[in-house]
Amino acid sequence: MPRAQPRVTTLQELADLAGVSRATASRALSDSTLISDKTKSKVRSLAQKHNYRINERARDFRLRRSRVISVVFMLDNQSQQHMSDPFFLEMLGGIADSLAQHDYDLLLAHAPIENVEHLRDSRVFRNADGVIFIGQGEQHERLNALAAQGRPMVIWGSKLPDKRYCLVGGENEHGGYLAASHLLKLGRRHLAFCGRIDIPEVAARYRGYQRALAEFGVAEHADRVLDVPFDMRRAQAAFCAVLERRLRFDAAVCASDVMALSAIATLSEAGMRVPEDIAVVGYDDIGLAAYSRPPLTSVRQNIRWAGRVLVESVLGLINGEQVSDTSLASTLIVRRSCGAPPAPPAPPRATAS
Amino acid sequence: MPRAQPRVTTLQELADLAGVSRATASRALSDSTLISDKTKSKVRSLAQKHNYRINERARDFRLRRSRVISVVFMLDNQSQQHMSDPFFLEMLGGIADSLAQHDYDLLLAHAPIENVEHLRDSRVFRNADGVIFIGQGEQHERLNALAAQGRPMVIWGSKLPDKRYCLVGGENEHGGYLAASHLLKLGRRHLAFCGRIDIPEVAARYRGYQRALAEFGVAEHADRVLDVPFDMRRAQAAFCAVLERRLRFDAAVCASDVMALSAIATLSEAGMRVPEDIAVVGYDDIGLAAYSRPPLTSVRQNIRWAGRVLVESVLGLINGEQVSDTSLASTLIVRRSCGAPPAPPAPPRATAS
DNA sequence: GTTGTCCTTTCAATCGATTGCAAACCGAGC
DNA sequence: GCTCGGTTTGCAATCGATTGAAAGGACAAC
Repeated sequence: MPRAQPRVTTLQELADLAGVSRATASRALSDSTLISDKTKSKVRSLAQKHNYRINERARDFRLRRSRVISVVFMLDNQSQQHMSDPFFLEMLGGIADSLAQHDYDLLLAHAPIENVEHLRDSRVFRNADGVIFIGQGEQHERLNALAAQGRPMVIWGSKLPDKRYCLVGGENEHGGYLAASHLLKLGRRHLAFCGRIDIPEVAARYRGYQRALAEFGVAEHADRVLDVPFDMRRAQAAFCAVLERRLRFDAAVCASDVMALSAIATLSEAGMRVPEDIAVVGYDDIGLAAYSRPPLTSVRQNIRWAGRVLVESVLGLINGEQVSDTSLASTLIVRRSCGAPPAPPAPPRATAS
Repeated sequence: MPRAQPRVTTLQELADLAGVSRATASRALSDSTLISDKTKSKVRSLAQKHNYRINERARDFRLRRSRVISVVFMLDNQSQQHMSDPFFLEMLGGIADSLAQHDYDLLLAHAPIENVEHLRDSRVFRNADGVIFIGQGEQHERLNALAAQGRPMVIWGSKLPDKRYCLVGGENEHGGYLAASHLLKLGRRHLAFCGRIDIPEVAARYRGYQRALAEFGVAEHADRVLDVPFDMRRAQAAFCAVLERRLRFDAAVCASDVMALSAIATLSEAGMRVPEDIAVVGYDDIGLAAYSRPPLTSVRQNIRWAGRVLVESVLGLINGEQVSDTSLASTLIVRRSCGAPPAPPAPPRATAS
């Protein structure tokens, strides 16, 4: 390796070295047709030799862009719970990878949010070219208002009437249907649904759940819809409360795997057997689902791919393209927690892509 | 609410409105002593009234800083596994919160890294005022080299000889000791240690484990040190291999909870009872540890506080302060997975502070 | 009226790039 | 030698702020 040169840091220095103006150097590096090949190669080889790296922040400042995308996690405003669901990590990983491929930076915004409209003038928007929201929470209208301002933004969530923002989401209705009909096929007839119906994604899953019940001619009990939050700790409290009510059911569809694992733990602790007495199905198929005892049956969404789609959608918006919504397939991963036959202790499948 | 004014966006516009120069407006907003109170209040009230927000990117460009801290997750170069351990999320949350409090942005760097020295000229360093590394991996020397360049950076990991970078870490030796001595106190005598000793943090835990064995006068079996990676999938493969070797042991200390859960699943699948036949202790006390069946005994590190310390350390370095290393307490959280008496189904404790 | 002092404000350079427009160059044709 | 046309390069403004140095203004003392 040649001795490191004293490192040229500004375009002006590089231009001086090449004996041209700053403007010419700039154009040479960006491959402008205005510049002759001879000059281009001279400037470029000097840049290489002296290890010149453009100051991206200066360029982005001049071009009034940032090459940054904010990722906002909507927090439950009651629990102020920090994202503790492995689902988020998976999602974040997918987004981070895709952004890196497109040479964008990822700014993580992770403040408790009661009102997303406050974000309008915050760093989240000002320091980024676009924003990805993970989850709609209960802020549908406010998201609409933000989108109406023309900010490039994409939301991970579920389709709602009047939606005016760009959406990427799973097939929640179908997922709920898959979960419930699987339990019904196994002969369960007294199902419970666990999740907070106020959240659009959960509501869609619940609709699928209802559809399955109807198809099997099973009556729905209103008291078997359990209002369980995503937050692990409060989920357990909710399940304890259910146990106290001595509610009878033989199967549960949960809105997330963390919730399902929490349910299994609480039910077992109370002396019930899973899946014999109560079968449980989760949602998301987080890595640990396969390693719970019994292994958790779950509805898988391809989160890494979701991350990619979110990124490509928001970049599309930034480029002024017309971007349509995307819906990602959901599939049921059957394990023993719902009474299905035991599976060999194989590693969980690789996520497709 | 008063009708929104047509929003003043630049300092020049604000200055014109106030009938002063740009320089005066700038100083008024930054509370310079050079400006009279009368002028200050005039400029400020106009700024308020017209909803002027400083362009942070322009200011940061001028001041040659970014108010951004990069957070780099060291990935295992074999598995290229994306961070899938909930431990990372917890850490990230802690760091994100602290950075937000200090008005810094968090840039997530999450590329597969074989050689951290490549980062030197990458966006990770160029677009940030400082860098936090999560984990040393096996890159001790390269981290030394980076730190030698004078970049503000802090590493989460374990102390090594020749260390020339700023370090924040848990009491790994003590944690390993706690885990092993707890099992020994319960009467177990045939312990196994699961983890990759090449990783400094794991090595420290192993030293504590050895110390406990020695204190109890229990001989160590070299073949009971199992080289298990952090990655869930490969961990399971490793445990399957161990089972094939028909290795005899009655307790296991695992280097992470994910690893422990994976071990429990694999062992149960093979017909062993946990904790009766084999007791297991994990590390990190991730949220799900309390909800596994049986609930997992684990060594807790206060990750959120670790995040805060990491942030304050790197900001200290940025401000040119002398920053010393920090070591964070580890405590054992006893649950039933190691044969301890059953605990009531209470929610897991809140993290302190 | 002039000068000196102190307090306040403005001027203008600067951070490191991009880009519209004008200028310089170069060879060809007359 | 002069002009024309096309290619290549340079000038200078610009993005939106900060800041050292100079200027301006008010007031008192001489």
